[in-house]
Amino acid sequence: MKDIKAMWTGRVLSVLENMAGTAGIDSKGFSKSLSVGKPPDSNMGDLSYPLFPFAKDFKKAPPALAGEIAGELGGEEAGVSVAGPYLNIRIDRAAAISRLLENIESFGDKWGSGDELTGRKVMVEFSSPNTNKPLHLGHLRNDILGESCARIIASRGADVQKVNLVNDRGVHICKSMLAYQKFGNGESPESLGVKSDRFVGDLYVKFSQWAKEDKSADGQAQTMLQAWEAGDEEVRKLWLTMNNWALDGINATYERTGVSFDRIYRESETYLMGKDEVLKGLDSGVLYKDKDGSVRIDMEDIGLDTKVLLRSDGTSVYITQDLGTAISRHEEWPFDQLIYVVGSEQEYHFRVLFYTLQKLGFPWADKLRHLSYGMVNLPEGRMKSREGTVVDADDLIDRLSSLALKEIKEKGRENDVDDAPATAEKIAVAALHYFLLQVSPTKDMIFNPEESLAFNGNTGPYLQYMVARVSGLIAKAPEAVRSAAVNPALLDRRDEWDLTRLISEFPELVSRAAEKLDPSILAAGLYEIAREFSRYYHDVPIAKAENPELAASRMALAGAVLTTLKSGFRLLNIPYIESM
RNA sequence: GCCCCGGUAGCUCAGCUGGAUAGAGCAACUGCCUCCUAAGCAGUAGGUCAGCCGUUCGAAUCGGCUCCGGGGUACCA
Repeated sequence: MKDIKAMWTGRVLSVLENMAGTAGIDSKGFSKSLSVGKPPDSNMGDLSYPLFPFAKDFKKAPPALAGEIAGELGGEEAGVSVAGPYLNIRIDRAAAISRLLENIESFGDKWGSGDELTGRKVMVEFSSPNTNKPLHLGHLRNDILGESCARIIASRGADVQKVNLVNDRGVHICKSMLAYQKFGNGESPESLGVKSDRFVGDLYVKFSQWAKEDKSADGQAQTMLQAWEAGDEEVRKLWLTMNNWALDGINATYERTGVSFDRIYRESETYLMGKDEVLKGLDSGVLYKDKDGSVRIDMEDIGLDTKVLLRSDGTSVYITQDLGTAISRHEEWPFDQLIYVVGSEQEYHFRVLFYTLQKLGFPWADKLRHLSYGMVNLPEGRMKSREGTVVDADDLIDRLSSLALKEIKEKGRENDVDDAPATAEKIAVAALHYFLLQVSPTKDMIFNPEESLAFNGNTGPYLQYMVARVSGLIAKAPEAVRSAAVNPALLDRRDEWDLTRLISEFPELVSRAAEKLDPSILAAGLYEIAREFSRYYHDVPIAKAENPELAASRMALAGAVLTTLKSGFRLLNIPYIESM
């Protein structure tokens, strides 16, 4: 599709330039002014060239220009038509359909992939949970964005490493530990039958309640942190136990949602990194020691204030560690890009981090990128852990899953699906992921619990439903249709052409999503294909077409739809189900 | 105060490298299951694209100002 577009643009441009030549008009800026669009309706053609920009040069009205160019290009017979000031091109459809079917055949599952990122090493950091509580809705957005971007980039050829920096140390971790010592009664997740990360999270909540009554609580947590840093055996032992509880639970949630990592970093192992680098920067004069004793960077160059990189007591702050980990990651695996999937509230942090690395003389500092995404809010406003409005990840998926199961039963489809509970779970994950990916990453979004539980309309389950229908269609195709020859020329309906176009453009869509790190582009594209197919499926007999040849040809198109949707599902981490 | 992001239908969101009547879904109303899965399809209704000014043949899209909302501006992460 892309090459056809380029070919036509070239032809239109050269006609314009020739016309300018004979009229003695300067055509230098022409290639810049010539833009390609799409007519509002595919009946009008497939490419459109507005001619307004050339009216002044030629001293002719755009429609007249369009007429002249159309004549030069061969007119209606060549697929060139004039609609007012627009020159519309209708491309050779039978040939395009034919080529699409061949392409789909040869790409198979890899339809949508490409190679413009081949040879690039890209590290994607996302999730970054704390080991004092279970994952919540905010993490789910982060996880699916990271996972999906990683898959999209990989499909365009990049060598991708997904990494997770687990925040497993600090005062907040000590708080749940302290609560366990005080109120845990020696219980365990097993003894209470509670998911292990929830068990730890409940203790964290317990601490907060206790701290409200007892002013010494925070001090005690601080003391425990010191003991932890000093390597106190007992504290370390408890820490290990509770961290494992938290991580086991968190991993179970990752497994549920299909999120995975190639490498896990733990802050307990990295939190001392970076200090040396800061001291080196101090020696070289890039950084300075403030009169209060802290080591700082001055960011006046970029219109920012100063930032502390080492406390006056010589200890590290969060950013010190980030400096260190970035440096060691680049040493271990010299990436061409490192993408941090982190909420927009940390934009300032990353500006400082990137600037500091650049000042410290690391030439790869410009390869760092913060994929900043908006917050997930509730209709009533921000989620607040203190008010208990934080939406727990497992709870949410549980609710979605049981609703989906109810739906399967109500529709009497229990016997048609493989395994009803498993199918329900896949529907739940699809609903969730699609809901979160639909919105542009940069934007804040509102999570309305009721609406998000819907399975109708523009939702993940709708997409799954279309896939299930095509799967069924193909699985049930009679032998006569299977063995009949495919003839692309028979696919001459307008809806067939519209589908062809959408499917043909899919690889370009993936490419754009990769470039912009925006899976919502893909989500929108998949919905469009599903909707177009749904209409087609409703209006046109496919397997039951009037003759086997036509049926086979339509089946081939349906197969192309299936391949495309399945491929898109993988990229968006939406589970595929054959029957629902 | 300063910096960043947003303001499009009642609600949730697309569209924003300027181009032909601004699109979906939900909610409302109306039709369609002897016909490949009705988690579907079709239709009706719903919009000063926050406001003003500017650039342009042409602005939801670009620029400026104003208003409203969110985030940030820690020796927290």
